[in-house]
Amino acid sequence: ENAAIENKTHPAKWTKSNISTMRRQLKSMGLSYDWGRELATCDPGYYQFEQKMFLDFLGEGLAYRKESWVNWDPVENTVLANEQVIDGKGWRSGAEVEKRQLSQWFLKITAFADDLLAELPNLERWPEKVRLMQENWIGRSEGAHIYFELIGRPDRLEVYTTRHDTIFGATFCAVAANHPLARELAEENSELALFIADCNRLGTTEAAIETAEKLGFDTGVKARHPFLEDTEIPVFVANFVLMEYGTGAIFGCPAHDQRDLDFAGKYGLDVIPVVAPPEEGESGFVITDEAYVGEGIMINSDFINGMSIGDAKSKIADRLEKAGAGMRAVNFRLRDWGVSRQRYWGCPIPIIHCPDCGAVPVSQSDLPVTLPEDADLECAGNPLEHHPTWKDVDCPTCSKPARRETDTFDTFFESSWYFARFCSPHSENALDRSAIDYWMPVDQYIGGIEHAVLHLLYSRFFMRALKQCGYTDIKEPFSGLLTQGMVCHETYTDMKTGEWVFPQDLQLDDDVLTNSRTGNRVSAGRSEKMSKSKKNVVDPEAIIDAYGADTARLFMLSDSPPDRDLDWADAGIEGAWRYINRLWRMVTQPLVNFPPANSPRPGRLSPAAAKVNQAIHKTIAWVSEDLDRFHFNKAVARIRELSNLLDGLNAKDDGAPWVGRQGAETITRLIGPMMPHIAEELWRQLGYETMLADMPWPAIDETLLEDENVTIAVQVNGKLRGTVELPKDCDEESARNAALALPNVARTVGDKPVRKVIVVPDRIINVVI
RNA sequence: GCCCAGGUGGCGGAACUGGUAGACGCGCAGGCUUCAGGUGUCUGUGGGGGCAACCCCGUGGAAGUUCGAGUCUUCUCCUGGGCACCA
Repeated sequence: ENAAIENKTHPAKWTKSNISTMRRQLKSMGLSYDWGRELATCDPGYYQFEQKMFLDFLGEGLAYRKESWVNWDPVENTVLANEQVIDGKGWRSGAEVEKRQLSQWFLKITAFADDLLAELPNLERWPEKVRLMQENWIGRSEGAHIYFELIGRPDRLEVYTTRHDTIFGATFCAVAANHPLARELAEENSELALFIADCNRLGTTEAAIETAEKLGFDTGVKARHPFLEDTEIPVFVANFVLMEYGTGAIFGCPAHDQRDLDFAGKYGLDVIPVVAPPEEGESGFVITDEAYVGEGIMINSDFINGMSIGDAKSKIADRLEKAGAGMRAVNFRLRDWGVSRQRYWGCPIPIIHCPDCGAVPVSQSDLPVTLPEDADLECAGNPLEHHPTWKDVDCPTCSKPARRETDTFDTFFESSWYFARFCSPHSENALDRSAIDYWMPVDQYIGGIEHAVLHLLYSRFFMRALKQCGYTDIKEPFSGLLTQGMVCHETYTDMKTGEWVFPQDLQLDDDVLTNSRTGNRVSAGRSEKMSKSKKNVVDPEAIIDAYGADTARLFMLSDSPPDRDLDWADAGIEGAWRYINRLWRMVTQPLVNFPPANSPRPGRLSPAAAKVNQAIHKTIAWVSEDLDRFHFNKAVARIRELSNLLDGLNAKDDGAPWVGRQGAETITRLIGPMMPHIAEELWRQLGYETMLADMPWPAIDETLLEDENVTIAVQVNGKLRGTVELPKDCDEESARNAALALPNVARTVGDKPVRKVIVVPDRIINVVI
């Protein structure tokens, strides 16, 4: 939407033209997509199903409405995304951003928190790091709710903690700035109201909150310690307590939490150690400026003194539950997913707000609710809200004048099920059961690591929600996941104007880089993720025009493993180009004259030819394994090694022509998936009429994979002193003798006594002196 | 601030479960081919020393475990991704 405005066009037009460009580029790379299944999520034919899904979620209690905070730009009168808030100011207006509460729609991802966590270990073909990130994001913790009586007030303060064992070290309580207690007290305390307003000026991001200076405000209210009748502790409002986590209130134990300790130092609160390190004994343990967070035994803690932390936790929980002063509780860091966006370019939320009936779902017969094409995108605020007629409708229940919901869905909504729609892209239903059963889950999903949590977790939630609504029986969308890196390129700056320069506009004369448009000198900067804003992009079509799709494909596959960032450098392209030319010569002008296609293996192969033949089969084995593991760069390296070896074939050797043909055919077949166009051409040149793509993967002669001899490294005190060639599975005694007989080993050992010799069969021999 | 990765020659990267660090490619240097340039081809290429055989040092830094550490452990520095409205 923002890009369309910037380019003075309609988002629909902008989107469609981008899709066309990308489709053309993908096709020119020769990527084998099934274009018959193409879909666009901005098409009403796609998003109509989302409106139905949302209403189904609503019926299942998986969607609900609540107040939540947004960044508000008071000058532009719009909600700002987090990335549009720069140093607390609106990115365009520069105005100080405020926080506002809006009533918004939420999807209940927390209903599946346990299951989303429990299924992670079963996602065996997901990277461990992604599963870890999701586990931490869901953040399940076991703790307790503790109810603190408030002195002179009828209500009590409910706190969530995972460290109830440290309750005797509690010296303060703190509530979030938007905790009901804080708000109530602020009504009669203008200073507190100011403090709360200050807290609300902090951004909505966790990073902003966590890095801000920790501040508190003493409300004057006291809480009674649940086990110590005479102990009253102060209640603060603090900017680091999150309303969204737990109960929005904590108790602070400065001795055993660093943040609490810093807070206590700042506000002159007591520090009572209640866990002593095992070696410290029961007395004399003091906390200075570092909180003790390790294991230990309880001290200063009444009836739990001497216990371990674990025992203390369960004892405290028992006593709390018995006294009605608290209970065991499981808490999640995961929060429900807010899907309302105050933007035009998205799927309209199918709800009608009636002054009498409240939020009423749009009737099934009135779906889909489509976007008006004539909204004014440059107006201040939400374009749908400002549209003259679109929002005016009658209430489906009472028929009185009512107003459409003018928010649209977060576009993560679209990306949470598109993969399932690919199974039956033309079906009249959102998901065709038989197609889903056949195709889903996705065997191999690919996406950037930046999606590790949000998109991938939303999709996992969405499938579960759809399952609950009867759409499918599948709850995990992706059985295999590969997280790919980003494509990077050097950046260039015009040294006079300071502007970014496109690589295509560079000119290089005598090692001096200039901008061919301005003639100014250009400085080259570090390689960064390709982005239009920094202009460090290369046009794939220009590469394809100059070198062909196969060269571009080979380069991308061979330079970096797919899960790492790829640094795009023109020099690498040249290397790939040279290899393609070399392959072509290898087949069309072979060094040894190939026998005709399908010639039988000659009866005798010279030792040299036999060795190459063995290498062919080893290469097939390695490449097969590398491809299975997505180690494309290694697969390319293996194939190149085989090419180098084939160049060494001597035409006079027995069987060399036959082996040469085997090698050329094998390379052609192995490289086929990477460079399909030239591989087909080479296949034809090799004398075959059928398509290579229809050939089975080359077979391996297993008997050729094993070597008779192995080269074993010989070390003296862990330092390499030579190698010995030994028969495979050679006995330790002969290996030891062979090693000690090496002149270099004998010299290094000299007349020192050999203390021991470590022999790892077929691997290494280490002589220890 | 928190969570997750990564750090290996001039560069991209290899090194499966601890066992010959630097495969393969780029770049660079020199030779051959050519009228010349390019292409092609051969040789060399982690740093230092030595005529050589060889020796010393080397995987961000520090310490540790081990016969042996790029790989394991602890601490630390730097870079990247995410932190719920960029998607």
